[in-house]
Formats: sequence, structure tokens, C-alpha cells
Amino acid sequence: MTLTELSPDTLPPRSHAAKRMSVLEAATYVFCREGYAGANIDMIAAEAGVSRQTVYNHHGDKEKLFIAVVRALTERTNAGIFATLATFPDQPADLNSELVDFAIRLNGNCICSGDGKFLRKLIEMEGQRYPELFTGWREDGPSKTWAALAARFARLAHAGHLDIDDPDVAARQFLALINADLHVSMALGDKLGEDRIRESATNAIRTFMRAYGKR
Amino acid sequence: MTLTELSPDTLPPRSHAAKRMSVLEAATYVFCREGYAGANIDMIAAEAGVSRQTVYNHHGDKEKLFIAVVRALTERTNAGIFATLATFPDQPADLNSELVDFAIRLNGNCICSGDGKFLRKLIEMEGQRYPELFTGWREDGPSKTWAALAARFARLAHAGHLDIDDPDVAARQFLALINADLHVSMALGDKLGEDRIRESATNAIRTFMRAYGKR
DNA sequence: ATTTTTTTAGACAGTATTGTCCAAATCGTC
DNA sequence: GACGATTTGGACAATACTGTCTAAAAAAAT
Repeated sequence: MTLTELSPDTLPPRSHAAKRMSVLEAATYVFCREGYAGANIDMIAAEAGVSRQTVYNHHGDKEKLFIAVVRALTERTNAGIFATLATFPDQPADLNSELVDFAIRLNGNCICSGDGKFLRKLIEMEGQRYPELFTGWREDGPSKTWAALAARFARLAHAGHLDIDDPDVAARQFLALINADLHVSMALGDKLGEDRIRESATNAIRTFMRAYGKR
Repeated sequence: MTLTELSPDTLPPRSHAAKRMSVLEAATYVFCREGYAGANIDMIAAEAGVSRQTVYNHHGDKEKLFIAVVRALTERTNAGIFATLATFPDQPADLNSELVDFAIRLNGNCICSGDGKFLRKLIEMEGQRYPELFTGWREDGPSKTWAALAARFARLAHAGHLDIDDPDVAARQFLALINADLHVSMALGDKLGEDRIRESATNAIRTFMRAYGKR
């Protein structure tokens, strides 16, 4: 008791925290597959290998569990995006190929990853019904991503590597081009190979550089 | 008798066929808002201004109703897309501004329209659970749209208006650029004004022409 | 070894939904 | 107005899910 009293956050009972995680993971999977209304607690408990009561013990009720799922997913996804954003080629030797690699990282780690797909699907499914649930994503997600990416492009332009008039537009179009091919495939759950992603990124950067490259 | 013939618009056309339509419309709206699992027949009946029994009389059961909704939505959306595709500027006087107008039409009539949003949301929500439901869309939808648009661009390129190496890639990138800004806004149900759409289209075409315009 | 916490399985009430059935009301048509 | 088809509201059984409760089992801490 003293141990848990002293550090209730860092050292809770192992299986306790492990089960909590297990439930959260299972809930993420089931909510994303079935939607909020279609998911039920028994599915989640079974998926987590846990009794139904344990789900309630840990997360209160269905809505609280859903909120926890969205929060965790949002945080993980944002963290992943900014980690990848940090690998942007700020001092490029070969801008073209470095942008291709960056695009591949962004697609692989963030857009096509499990978390990314799940979060997007949840937003699409439940975004209108629970708008306040996704305000966090709305504020910390796309707008900050765009701003950060725009700042990088602005710096590249200032350094003479690119010819950009509006970095915000360029950033959004960069992301749009990167996803041009993958967008529809993912909507139907197609599995995308490495080569597909690389080809798509190459096409995107070719067009992006034709539009914004130094001439 | 004569009354319904004289004023079919002012008085609600509550015929057999009209109720069938009314139910289908209401079902479309409710299924898209709530998802398949979240929707229930009473909601749909109320939305249609009809008794629950009438819903069952016309469409059998919930699943058949859902299938009818998806089928109708797919057909309407495809028809709308190809109708808009027919307004592509084949002999452009001012290619730039005509492409902007075309992009606005495509966005307004197809992508941002009620049908377009509904169909996309249903595909995202239920596409994995009922894959066979959307094979029709899969075959007649994006791939044919892409092919048709690619053919138009190829002709423009052949006529010397554009400098395109791969028309298929150009077509997909055109669509991606057109939706660059609107994509996220729509995911959260934002209402988009005419000016937003026009500005977005202008940005898209500027970049597209910088990449593919004759130099 | 003992005590405390956590988990489990199952029962349970309350509620919601689906799909059916039916008699009365309504509508379209003659 | 009369007749047949359609619609309506409500009752109904069957099923499913939520969230609570319990006592027993398991696990963890002391």
C-alpha cells in the first residue's frame, strides 16, 4: 500500500495497468470497426480477454471508454506526426529525393498507419455527433500540422530552394498530392505495398517540384 | 383525382410511390448521420413522416432498406459526376479560368453535395463490414471517373494546351489538389461558403497549371 | 500465511430495437 | 357514395445491450 501510495502513477499494479491498456486497445479496435453504436461492451471485453465487469471497473461506462479511446488515439497520432515532421529536410543536398523520402515517412508512419486510419475513421463516423470530442484533434491536429509544415517550406523558399508565394497553400497541397493515389484505396481497406507508396510519393513530388521548384 | 393533378407541388404528393421515395430519402439521411447500427426504423419513419409499418411494407427489413439506400446513392452520385465531367473545357479559350469553373462545378455538384458526402461517409463507415455492397461503386466510381478525366486531359495535352506525360497521374492529382483545402473541413461537417470553394479551386488550378501548363 | 485488492462469471432489471400482426382510419378510384 | 388498396397506431414477442450487483476465485501486497 505504501508503494502504490507513494507513486500511484508510475508504479500501479502491473496487471492492473496492463489490463487497462488491453481494454483500451481492444476498445480502439472494436469502436473503429463497428462504430460507437455498433460496438458493445461484450465484444470489447472478449477482444481484450477480460470480463465485462473489468471494463466497467476501469473506464466507468461506454461513453467514457470511447472518450478515452479518442484521446489516446489523438495523442499518439499527433506525436507521430510531429516526430516525422522533425525529419523534414531543412538543409537538403538533393531536395527532390529527400522530399520523396519524407513523403514516404509521412505516409507510412502517420497517414497509412493503424492509428492514423483509425482516428480518421472515427472522426468521419462520429465527428458530427460528438463534435466536442474532436475539438482537441481539430486544434492540435491538422491546423498545427499545416502550420509546422508551412514554416518548413517557407524556410526552404527563403533559402532559395523553392519558389513559393503562399507557404500555407503549398503545405496543404503537398499533403494533398502525397495522398492523391492512396486516398481511395484506403477507404476500402486495401493493403498498400511499399512500392505503391514509393511510386505515389515520386509522382507527388515530381508535380510539386514542377509547380514550386526553382526555375 | 383532379386535385392531385392540379397542384402536385403545393400539396404534399402522398402517393404510394411518393412515400416510397420519402422513406428512401429519410433512410439515406438517418443512415448517414447515425451509421447502420445507430439508425433505427422509428427514426426513419418519423423523419419520413410515415408509420413504421409503412417502412416495412415498402422495403422489407432494415438491411434491404440499407442496400436500397446505397444503391440509389451510388447511382445518383455517379450520374452527377459524369454529368459534370461532360462540362469539361474541351476547347478552352481561357484554360485557366475554365478549369477553375470546372473545379468549382465538380466540387459543388459532386464532392461537397449532400449525396457525395453521404456516399463517402457510408463507404468509410460500412465499407469494410459490407464490402460487396460497394463493389458497384468501386467499379463504376473512382476508376471510371479517373479514366474519363484522364482522357480529357490527354486530349488537351495532345491539342497543345497542356504538357502532361502521364494523364492518369495528372487526373488524380487534379482531383487531389481540388480537394486539398476542403478535405478536412468536411470531415468535421463545416459548412463551406461559395467563396471558400472558389478560393480553393483557384489555388488548386494555379498549382496544377504551374506543374502542367505549357511553358 | 494472511490480508487486501482485483478479477471473474453470472444473474438481474431496465431499456431499446426489430419485425409481425391486426383492426380502424384513410386514400385513390370508380 | 362505394369499393379496394394503403396506411396507421398500437400491441406484441423475441432479442440484445447497458450498467449494477453479488459471491467466489485469483492475484498482489503485507
